[in-house]
Amino acid sequence: MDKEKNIPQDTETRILQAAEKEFFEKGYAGARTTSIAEAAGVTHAMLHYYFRTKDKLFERIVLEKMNALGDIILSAIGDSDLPLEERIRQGIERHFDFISLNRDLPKFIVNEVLTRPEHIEMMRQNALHIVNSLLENLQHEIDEYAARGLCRKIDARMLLIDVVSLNIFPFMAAPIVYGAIGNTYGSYDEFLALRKKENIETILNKLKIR
Amino acid sequence: MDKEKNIPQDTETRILQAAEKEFFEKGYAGARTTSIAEAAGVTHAMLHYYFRTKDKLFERIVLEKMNALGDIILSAIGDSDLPLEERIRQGIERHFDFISLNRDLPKFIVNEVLTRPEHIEMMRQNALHIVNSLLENLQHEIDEYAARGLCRKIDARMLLIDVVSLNIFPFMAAPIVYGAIGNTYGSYDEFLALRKKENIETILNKLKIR
DNA sequence: GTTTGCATTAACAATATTGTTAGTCTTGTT
DNA sequence: AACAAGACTAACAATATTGTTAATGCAAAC
Repeated sequence: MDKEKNIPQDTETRILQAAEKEFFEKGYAGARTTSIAEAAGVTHAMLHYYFRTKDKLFERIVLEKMNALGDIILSAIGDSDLPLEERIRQGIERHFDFISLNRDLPKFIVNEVLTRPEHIEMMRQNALHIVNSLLENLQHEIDEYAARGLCRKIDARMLLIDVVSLNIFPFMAAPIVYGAIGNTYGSYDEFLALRKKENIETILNKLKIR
Repeated sequence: MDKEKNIPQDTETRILQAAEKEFFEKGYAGARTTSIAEAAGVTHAMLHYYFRTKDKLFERIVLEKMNALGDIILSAIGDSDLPLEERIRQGIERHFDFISLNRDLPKFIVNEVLTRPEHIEMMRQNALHIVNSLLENLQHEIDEYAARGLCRKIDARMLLIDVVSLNIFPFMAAPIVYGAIGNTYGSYDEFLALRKKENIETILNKLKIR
């Protein structure tokens, strides 16, 4: 039988899982390698045995998360054979759902990645061309629709910033957004469902011709 | 004559200024009391002489920033004798400008305040009733306009979340937002000016009847 | 069974970091 | 000038934190 519910991995994996939790919760500076080792159920010497330094362990976590980030960008591009409105709706939804499943990731990126020049550069090289091709493609499609009088001629880059802002910020500021406003809508999950709809509407509204 | 350009305050003030900078840049965990003292140009014993502990110094900064936060909420309420659209436009603009002048504040709030239950509670007691009266008032006005067929009947609470999200997030993620997208608009300031316009339009669009 | 290589441990080391303390300096008051 | 009070300093103390090392266990290969 399984020794425990869900944590019977090898030592390295257990350290990585504990490290991710600690780094996400407390940031690099606040994280303690001893706490990570304790949470992983190993002596703290083991942590150094496997990862040498706190810094290298941290880099490992950052790398993992960068890849996750690549996935979401790709998935949010959406099926390009759908009608524009449907495609955008799907992209927003996928992005929202991804954030919803990785609620601490944005904060981690903003605090621990965007404050380190090397990491910003890494992100740029990893993600920029994907974003650019998404934007180019999307802008082209918007322009076509606009030419046929089916939507307003809006700026895809601004649209992307809108989507990311609307989807991410409420999660980053969840304690105060939900605590001060969201709770009047019922449970947190109910609020999130409404919020997702709202964001989709807000964006699609920008496309529609008045 | 002045001894230096702009930093000839008394010791306490210099420590506070250096502390704000350090806490904003590195967070509580990453901040070093010795660095703060050094930046303030005093021995680190002075820091303890004036503020006893790192924690008390930090609380002092948090308190200051809470008050600043109260101001922005109040100013963003806007003049209630303006037409609805004008009032909302003004509110968004004031909020955007405030964030623009306090670019590190949102990150500080999200990371250092919203992660501490006592501080969340403090914020709630400080700001919640102001937000609620703003929301009540705004919703009432929207409903009146909607009844006269002048705008859509939208939810003021959702609108508020939209505004805050759109205005704040690009500043929090500035290194990547501007680095990957914004720079195609020219200087950072030019990008910000466009972004402000864009946010106002996005929000007002939700009000307009199609 | 011995050897070999890796995983693991306990103890130690080095340094960083916060905080204290006893005494000195300065300034204004009598 | 003597005094008093607060500002300030240098040195010290205590602890936390990261990282190392030498010894041990253990399982597979020979």
